[in-house]
Parts: sequence; structure tokens; C-alpha cells
Amino acid sequence: MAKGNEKQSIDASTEEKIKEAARVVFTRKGFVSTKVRDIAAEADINLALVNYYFRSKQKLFDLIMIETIEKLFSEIKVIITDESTSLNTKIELIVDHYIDQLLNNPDFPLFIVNEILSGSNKFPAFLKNAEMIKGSFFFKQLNQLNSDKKLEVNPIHILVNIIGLIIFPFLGRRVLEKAAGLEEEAFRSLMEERKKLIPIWIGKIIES
Amino acid sequence: MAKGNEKQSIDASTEEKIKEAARVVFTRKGFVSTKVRDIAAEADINLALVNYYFRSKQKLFDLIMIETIEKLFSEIKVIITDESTSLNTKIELIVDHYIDQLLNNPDFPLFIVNEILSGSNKFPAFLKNAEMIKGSFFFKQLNQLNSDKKLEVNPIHILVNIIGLIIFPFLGRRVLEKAAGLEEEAFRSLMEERKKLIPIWIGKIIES
DNA sequence: AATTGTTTTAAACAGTTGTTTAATAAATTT
DNA sequence: AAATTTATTAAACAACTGTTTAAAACAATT
Repeated sequence: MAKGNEKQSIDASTEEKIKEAARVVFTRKGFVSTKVRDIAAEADINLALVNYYFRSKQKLFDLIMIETIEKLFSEIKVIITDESTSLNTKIELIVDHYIDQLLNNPDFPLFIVNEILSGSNKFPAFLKNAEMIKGSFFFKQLNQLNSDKKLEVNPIHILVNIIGLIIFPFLGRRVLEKAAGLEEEAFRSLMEERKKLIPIWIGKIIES
Repeated sequence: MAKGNEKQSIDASTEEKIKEAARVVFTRKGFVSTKVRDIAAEADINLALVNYYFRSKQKLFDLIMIETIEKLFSEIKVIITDESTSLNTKIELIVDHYIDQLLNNPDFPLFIVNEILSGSNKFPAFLKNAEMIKGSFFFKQLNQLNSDKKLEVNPIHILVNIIGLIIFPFLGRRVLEKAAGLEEEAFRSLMEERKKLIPIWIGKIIES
């Protein structure tokens, strides 16, 4: 019906502006360091409108976090639940997909880690999804390596390694850029290289 | 002379209490989330004493950061500048040493990363030390792999991998413990396993 | 013992921040 | 067009936070 759509597209103009601005500032500075006035400034709207549309800073933050987490895991879900692809293919797809994602939003890992430290209560959403990984076909394939006596280590290690090799450079990005004297572009091409390298490395790690 | 020592041991009682409390709270909550009143409470002293001894919250934080960073790198320096040990030995020593360190202070990586996000100005200290790595014998040995045509990738990748494989599990520790249903003790033994595994993995990655 | 210097304390200050209010402007409905 | 609902604004509020103050307690020196 028209009313719903109109309302969405009209309100969204301000409401979406706030949400998008909040996403940017929260990601850059974290929850505590982000001031409601920062968000209002970034969105170029009146301070009171943030509370008018989202009730509180915390509710706005929660909303963004939940959305982000859901998006994050829904993307990986299609890869890791696919029973028709090999383990190697899945690893290639995961690495490729997340490095792309992170290149578009390089501050994101730092942001997540930041919120973990400050004890964000968005954990349940995160954990619920993390459980999904443990029950996935992908994880079964990882476990299979053990039964096939190809591997004698806890598959958790392999999972941690895959995720770590992808995410860690982004966490250390600012240090890396400055310490290694990398331009932003050089960092980017290093990460592009890793798209091909990480699956190879994991392959070598997995081989008996 | 006696005076200096006395002063140290007397002042230190309160001054050290504050510094130690600050280290604990800063590490647990980060700079912004830590309130001067938190530190005073943790140290069990009057609020004004924090400013009396350290002038400002920022100066206290800076002091702790500098000390921590110096300690961090001075320890690794003896390993990576040693021209008598092989690359493999160095990797084993680094992995062993830092995993031990981190097991004693598991919140530390989260804390560092957190401060990087909030744009801490302790960067220069960090970078100065990071430069040291690039100029070290260890890094020369890494580069050597290229000349020996044993490796065709940027040594930066290998360095990032070593550090990442060590540190990342600690960054994801809270998620990992909850998501994988690990007790603290189980996490500990996983990390102990990694002491042996990481050098092996890096070995495989390096092999041509 | 009196004086001087140092440490500790409770209270206050000034700036910041999340949120609310009450009035106005704009849009929608009747 | 009038009435009603929704959106926007400037200002204020109250709680919190880093820092300072001024007085008191304590220790060291003369």
C-alpha cells in the first residue's frame, strides 16, 4: 500500500541519514567516544532528532550492531552450509568474500574488537551466529580431516587460523601502514595478494 | 643515597598503587571507558591523589603505555637481533615467549588494538619500535628466503602471519570461549598447543 | 616544640554529554 | 481552509567526569 512506502521514503530521508551517519561515526570511534552531537553533525541534522527517531544512543547503536552482525553471518552462511562444494572451495570463497568486504570497510574489525573490550551487550547476537558455524557442513568437513587421519589437530585451530589470517592485517592496518611505510594502495594490493595466498597456506597447514 | 631510596619506597606505596590500579583498569576497559574515579576506587585511595601524583589521566595513561611498549619490544629485541640463531629457532622463541606473555595478560592485545582505534598518541613509541623490527637480523633472514628462491612472497606476509597466528586468538578470546564453549583452562591448553604448532605451520608456509 | 614541607581529604568547579521540553514549522487529513 | 498530526528546532536539564582548591593530617627538619 502507498502509505507505508511513502512514509518509508519520506521519513527515511532523515531517519536513514542519521543511521548512516551513526554507522560511520560508531565504526570510526567506537560507542563511548562517539557523541550524539557527532552523529547529528555528521548527518547534518538537529541534535534532538537522534533521540526523536531512535529513543536513545544505545538503541541506535544496538540497531546498527544487530543489522551488521546479521548481514555479516548471513553472507557466510550460504558458503558454509553448501553441501556440494569441497572444503578447499569453501575456504577460497570465504577468504575472497571477506577480504573484499573488509577492503570496503577496513575499520570494521577494529570496531568489533573495540566493542568486545567495552563489554558490548550485542554478544548474544554474535554468539548465536557463531554457534551456526559450529553446526555447519563446513565445520563437519573440517572435522572430517581428523577422521581421515590427514590432520591431528583440533579443527578449532584451523578455523582460528583462517579467520585470523584474514582479519588480523586489518586490525594491525594502521600500525602496518605506518611501520612498513605502506600507502593505502600498497596495503590494498597486499590484501589482494592474500586472497590467493591464504587458501594455499591453509592447504599446506592441513596437509599431513 | 638514602633520601632518594626512602622517597621512592614511601611515595611508591601510594604512587605505585595508583599506577598498578590504572594498568589494570585501563587494560580492562580502555582509556575513555576508564574513569579517574574507577582508578581511585581500584587503588583504594582518594580521587585527588591521582592528579596529585600524575597531573592528569592522560599523563598517567601515557606513562603506562610507554612503559608497556618499551617492555614489549625490549624483550623481542634480544631474540630478533641475535645473529647466531637460525630463522626457525627465532620463530620458535618468539612464539613461545609471546604466548607465555599473553597467557599472563590475555586482555592486552584487545587493549592495544582498542587504543589504536581511538587514535592514541602513543603511536610514535610503537612505530619507533616497529622500525626496529624492519632493520633486525631476523627480518634480513626473512628476506633471505626470497633471494634463496625458497619463497616468492613479500616477507611482510610472513611477519604478519607469525604475529597474527599468535595474537589473534587472544583478540577473539571472549568470542571463542563463549562460541566454542571453552572454559578458561581449555583456552589455555589450546594456546599451549599453538606454541608447537605455529612454528610448524610457518615452516610449511615458508617451504617452497 | 615549633616550623616547614609533604600527603591526604572532602568539596566544589567547569565542561561535556545524553536526554527532554516546549514552541514552531511543515505536512497530512478532514 | 481548518484541524490535526508529524517533524524540526533552540534551549535547558541533570548526571557525569577530569581537575582544582583549600583545609587538615602527617612527617621531617630545625
